[in-house]
Amino acid sequence: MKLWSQYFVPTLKESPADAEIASHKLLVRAGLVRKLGGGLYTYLPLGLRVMQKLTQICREEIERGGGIEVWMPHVHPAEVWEAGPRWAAAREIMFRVDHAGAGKGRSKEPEYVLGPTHEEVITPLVKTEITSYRDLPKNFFQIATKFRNEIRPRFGLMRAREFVMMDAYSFDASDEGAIKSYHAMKAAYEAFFRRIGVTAIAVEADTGVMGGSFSHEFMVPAEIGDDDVIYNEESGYAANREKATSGLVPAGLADAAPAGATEEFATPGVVTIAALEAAPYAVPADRQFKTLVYVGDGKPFVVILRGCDELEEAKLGALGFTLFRPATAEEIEPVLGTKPGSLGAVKGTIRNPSALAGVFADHAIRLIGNGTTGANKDGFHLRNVNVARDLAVTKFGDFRRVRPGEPDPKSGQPLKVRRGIEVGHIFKLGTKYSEKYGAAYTDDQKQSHLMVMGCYGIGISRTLQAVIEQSHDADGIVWPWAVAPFQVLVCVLDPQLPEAMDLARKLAATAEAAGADVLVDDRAERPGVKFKDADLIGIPLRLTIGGKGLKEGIVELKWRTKKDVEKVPVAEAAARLGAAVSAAK
RNA sequence: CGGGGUGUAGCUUAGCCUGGUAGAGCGCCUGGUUUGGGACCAGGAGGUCGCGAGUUCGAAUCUCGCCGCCCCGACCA
Repeated sequence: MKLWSQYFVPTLKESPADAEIASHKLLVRAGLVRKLGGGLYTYLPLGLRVMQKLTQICREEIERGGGIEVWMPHVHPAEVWEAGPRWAAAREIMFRVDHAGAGKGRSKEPEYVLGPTHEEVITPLVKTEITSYRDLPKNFFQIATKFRNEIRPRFGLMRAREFVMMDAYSFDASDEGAIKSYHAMKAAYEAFFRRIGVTAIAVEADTGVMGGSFSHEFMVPAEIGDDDVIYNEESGYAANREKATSGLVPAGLADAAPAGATEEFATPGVVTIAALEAAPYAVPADRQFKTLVYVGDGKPFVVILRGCDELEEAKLGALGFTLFRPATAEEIEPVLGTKPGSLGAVKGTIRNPSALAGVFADHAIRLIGNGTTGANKDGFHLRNVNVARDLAVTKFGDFRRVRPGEPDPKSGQPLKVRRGIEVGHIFKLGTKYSEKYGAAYTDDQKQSHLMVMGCYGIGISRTLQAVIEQSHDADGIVWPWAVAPFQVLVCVLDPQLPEAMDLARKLAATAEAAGADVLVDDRAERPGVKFKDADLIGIPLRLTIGGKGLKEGIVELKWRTKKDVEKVPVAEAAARLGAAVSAAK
C-alpha cells in the first residue's frame, strides 16, 4: 500500500508541448515518464510499476514457451559485430563508444558499441557451450535495455533510442525443431498479449536485415502506427506492407504471344510514365514497362514493373544483396546507354549487359504481355515489346507494392489496409548466424550439423505505450487490470478525519489481501482534483471514502470503465471490495 | 539527410510583423475564506527571453551562424 502524499505521482493539467498523440500526452500527464532528451525517458514510479508488470508477465509466458532467462552485456566490443554477418547494415543505428579508456594509459583503445540486439553475443556463446545434440534445443532470453540510434525517435516511448525489449534466441538440431520452437514462441506471444489485455494480431512480415526464412510481426491496430497492415478478415490473411502480396496475377496465366515486331518510335522530351500516357502517345500506364536501376553490393541491377505499379523496395531483399540502393543517373548511363527517362530492358538495347547483376521482373508485367518501354536511347521508346520474347529477364519475382482492393492471395476477396504499431516480431532465422559463427553440434551418428536458429523480440516499453493508445478515453488512461500500476485507488476525500483514514487503511489491507496493489489518495486536495487525477492515472477500481458518506454509513465503489457509482454500506465494504478484486483478477 | 515549424518562469503560453520597463494562466510559498468533479480573495518567490556573433544610442523583437525539440519525408532487426 502506498500513500499518495508520500509517493511520487506528478500529474499535469496540461499536455506537454512536444507530445502529439494521445498515449504520449497521457504518459506524461499521468506522471509515468519524463523526457531527458530525444527518445530518452526516465520512468517515474507509476511508469516503472507498469513496466515491471509487463516484464513479469512476459517472463512467465516466455518461460512457459521454453525460454531460459539470461543477462547479456549491453556494451559490446565492436569486433563482435565486425565478425558478424550484418556489421555493414547495423552500424548506422548503433551507438558507438570510441574512446572508452582514453587517458588511462592504454595506447590503443578498443572500440565499443551499445547493443541494439544480441544475436552476435548469444551465438558465439552457444557455439562454445553447446556441442552435443543432447543439449538441444535451447532457447535463451533476456529482458533488458536496448540502444538504437534511431534516425528519428518519435511519439514518446513508441520509437525511443533507449528502450526495454524482451529478446529470445532459439537453437535447434533440425529445421523441424526450429519450426516447433517458432510456434512455441508464437503461442507465448499470443498468451502474453492476451494476459496484458492488448489486441495484437500476428501478420506475415518481411525478414529485412535479420535475414531468415519467415517471420511474423505482432501488430496493435492503431491509427498512429508506423506500419501498414494488409489484411482480409474473412480469409484471415494479414501481412505487413513490405511482405504483402496479392492474387493479382492469375496462377495459370499463359504468356502472351508476340503482337508483332518490336518497333522504335520517337518520344522527344518524354521522361515519365505520365508523359507517355498523354497524347499523342496515349499508352496507358498499365501497358508500360517501368525500368528501375539499383545498385546491389556495388553492382547495378534492373527491376521491371508495370508502369502503374510502385516498387516495394523491401522486397528486393529477396535478391540476396547485403546492401542495395537506387542507382544514380551517372551510374546508369554507361550500363544501359542513357539516363533515366527512356530506360528499358529489351535484349540488344542494353549497352553493357555484362555489367549488370541481373534483370529482375515483377510477375505483374506478364499481365501486359505486349507493351511499351524505353529504348535506352534518349527520346525514343519501343512498342510491341513482348515479355517472353524481348525482355532480358534473369528472374521473375514479387516486387510491387500491393494496393487496397486487390484480390487477397488466399481467397480473392478485396484486401484492406490499416495502420498498426509493431510490438513484437518473431523470425525463423535458419542457419545464417550459426554458419557465420560455426555454431554446430554433433549428432548421435558423430556427424556435425549447424544449429537452426530463431529469434524473437517484444518491445516492452513500446507495448506499455500501445496499451495506453488502445485503452484510454477523454479523461485519461484506462488500465487493464493485469498491468495497472495499482489496481485499487482508495480515494479519501477528508483525510483529516481519523475515522476516514482508519477505514481507508483497513480496506486497503483487505484489497491487498485479495491480491490487489493499492494506492491511497490521502492528499489534502479538493475532491474535484482527486477525481480528475484518479481518472487520469486510470486505476481500474476506485473506492471513495468521504466524510459525507461516512455520516450516512456508506463508501463508494466505481470502476474506471463504468459510469455508475455503487454505494456500499461501510459494514459490507470489506467483503464487497474483496469480492470485486477477486473477480477482476 | 531533405522539407516545414518551434525555442520566453517548473508547465502551457502572449509579446516578435512595426526595436524602447518581459506579461498572463497553471503550479509553488504565506495568510484567510472554502470543501463531492481541476475553488476564491489578498500577498509573495521565480526569467542569462536556447547559445554565439552582428546591426543599433538601445535587441525577446532585425540579420547571420550554431544547438535543442516537434512534425512530414527518407530510414526503421
